[in-house]
Amino acid sequence: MKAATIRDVAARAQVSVASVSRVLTGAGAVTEPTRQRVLEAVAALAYVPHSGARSLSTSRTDTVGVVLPDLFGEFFSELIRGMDLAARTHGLHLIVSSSHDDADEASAAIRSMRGRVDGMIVLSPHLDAANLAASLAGSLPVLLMNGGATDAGRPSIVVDNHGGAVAAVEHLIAGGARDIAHICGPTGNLEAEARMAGYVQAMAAAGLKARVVDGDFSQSSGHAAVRAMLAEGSHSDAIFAGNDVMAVGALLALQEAGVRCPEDVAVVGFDDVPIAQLVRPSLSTMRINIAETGRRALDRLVDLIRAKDDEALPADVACEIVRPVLVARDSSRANPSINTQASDDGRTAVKSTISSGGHQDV
Amino acid sequence: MKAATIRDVAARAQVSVASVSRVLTGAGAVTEPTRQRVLEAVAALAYVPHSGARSLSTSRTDTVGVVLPDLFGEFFSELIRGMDLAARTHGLHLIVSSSHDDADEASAAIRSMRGRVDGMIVLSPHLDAANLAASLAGSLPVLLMNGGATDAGRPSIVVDNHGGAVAAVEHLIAGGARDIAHICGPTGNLEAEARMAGYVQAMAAAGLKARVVDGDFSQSSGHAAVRAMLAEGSHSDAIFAGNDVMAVGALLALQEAGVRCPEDVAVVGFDDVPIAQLVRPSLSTMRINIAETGRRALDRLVDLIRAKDDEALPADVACEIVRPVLVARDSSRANPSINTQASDDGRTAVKSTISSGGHQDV
DNA sequence: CTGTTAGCGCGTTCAC
DNA sequence: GTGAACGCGCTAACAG
Repeated sequence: MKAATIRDVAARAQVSVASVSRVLTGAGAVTEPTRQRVLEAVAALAYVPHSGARSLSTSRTDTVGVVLPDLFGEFFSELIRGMDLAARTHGLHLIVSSSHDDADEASAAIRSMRGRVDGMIVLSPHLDAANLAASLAGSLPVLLMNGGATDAGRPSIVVDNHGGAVAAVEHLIAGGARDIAHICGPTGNLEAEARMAGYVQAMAAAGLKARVVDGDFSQSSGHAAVRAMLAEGSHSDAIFAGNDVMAVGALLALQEAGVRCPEDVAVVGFDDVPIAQLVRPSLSTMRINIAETGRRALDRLVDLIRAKDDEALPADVACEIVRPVLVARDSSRANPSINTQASDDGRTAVKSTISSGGHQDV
Repeated sequence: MKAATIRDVAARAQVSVASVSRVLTGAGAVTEPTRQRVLEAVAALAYVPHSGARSLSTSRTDTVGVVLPDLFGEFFSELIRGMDLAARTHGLHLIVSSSHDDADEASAAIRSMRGRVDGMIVLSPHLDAANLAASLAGSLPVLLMNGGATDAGRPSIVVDNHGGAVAAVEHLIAGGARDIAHICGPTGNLEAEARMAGYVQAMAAAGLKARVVDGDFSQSSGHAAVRAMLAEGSHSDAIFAGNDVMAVGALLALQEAGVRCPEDVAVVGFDDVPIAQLVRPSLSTMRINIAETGRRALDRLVDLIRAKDDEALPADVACEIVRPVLVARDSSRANPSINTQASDDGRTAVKSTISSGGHQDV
């Protein structure tokens, strides 16, 4: 028993396929009686339009693709959540494609999307926009979020990683820290490199000596980095981690070693993933409103798709910059309450900081 | 400048479209010279097959759909991660559709997938399988993960929520707890109801009085539930939360109130989301290997699709049951180390517990 | 207002 | 081995 097609419906309703199409799409006038007969037949046959076929003739798929390097951790899931929310309001489907570590895989993924999506959002922290453009199929609208340099002339959204890193370091310095170590992200990752560069610059500007420990954005690497530092007899009084996940790993390693945070070592992360406010001490970080950024990315993509359709409206090729906002929590607080368990002094301060960012804590 | 079609390639290579197709799909023999000419033309025109059109003639989309109620929190993102991993190994695309709170929305989402996917995985904790089946388009292979009763005759994977809840309560009782409260999930959610039922039954079996506090699976609801309990002068010595997210909220509320965990109140959650081992005290919970479950779901769906194609192989309509495993961490440990910060006594015990579950901690 | 017909881009029989 | 023709399911012109 195969699924009914539009012809089956037409036959049963004693009308032409065109009329069925008109009733279903809403376009074109149809007389009430025929309309009723069509709807009746549709119900009787449990007919559902074949969106694939429809796409072929309208050349619109009502689907957008999202290619991203990974799906692990809260960052990407939050991003996708924001995109999904926006997609729903536009009546679009979302097709995700992840785990593309290298350029070739990403290219293949992008190519395989042709004829399947109306546009795509590409996150590829390993590639620069130029390389990526080469592998793009046809003139499909694409919004880049590759964290590279502000690549002029190509629609994109990038996070100000450099500026965020500088702000994080300055915050630690303001809190009294002098020997600030940085746990960096994976080599080759543009976001990680920009954050490290910001750290190095801010340290130099303050006349402090930079110290970078390797990491790869994973929690275990943050944990390992701190253990290595401690084993070497580190005297650091602060740590700026390349992302929150590593910062959490660092926090745990400090706890295990009996090092107090923030009294002995202050810690600041990057991203403000949901966990950040749940760990103890709560994690100070550079907030990126992740879900909101995802929503914004999808909205812009929709505009690009419209621009392509209408020809009239110009495509918005701007490189939008998301500026992270410092969220000072307990892990970098100068005078944390003695007993964080029983007090919510910290929380009050956190709330004010956060509400300024238009977000609600806990 | 429009994208090239198979005809453009054929023209440039001086061959028929059929030959181009043969070269690209690999099916059918082609002489080497023509083969070269085709590949050359493909490269010259940067031709990429239109997967939408291909789908229409092969009636395979190489895409599977996942409809789920929400995308918030770590549970669903972990699940999707597992599915995405499996999808990649099968060369399939994943199209996600979320935020379907009620039956109608879910049905619409399911319907809109016809002609777009080869099969789908449906998570709909608000619907029973029977209702859902009604809204299914044609005979599309569907794997259910709706948490309902083991609905015979329909391929599905369900978590043994009832059994898990019983095990959680028994664990708390074994630890000395007698007045165990339960923070339940949203009404109408089948998973939540099964967990509550398990709790009630286990309490009754032990001759203890059950006490249920409302929650909705959100962290804030867990937080609010504990605050309410405390305000009423609760004497509970343990809390079994309907999921980890609420358990974390509960943990924070206890801390804020100066109530020690697990000394004064032990807490056990459900799911074992990644955060569970990051909070302090680390959260005891009923582990579901989420990503693995997602992978398994996709693998089974692939089998169903194959079975539909081959006619020969029978469809596996079994209702697979995932049994949660108790992971005892600090939040329910009878004799936690006095200073969790400086010691890793706890971690040792945790590790052993977890490794028995075939997983690695931290 | 309605029915007929021509594509959308591709895979795939069939004859050659 | 190769090419011409048909069909996948639907929308959109075009006649009637």
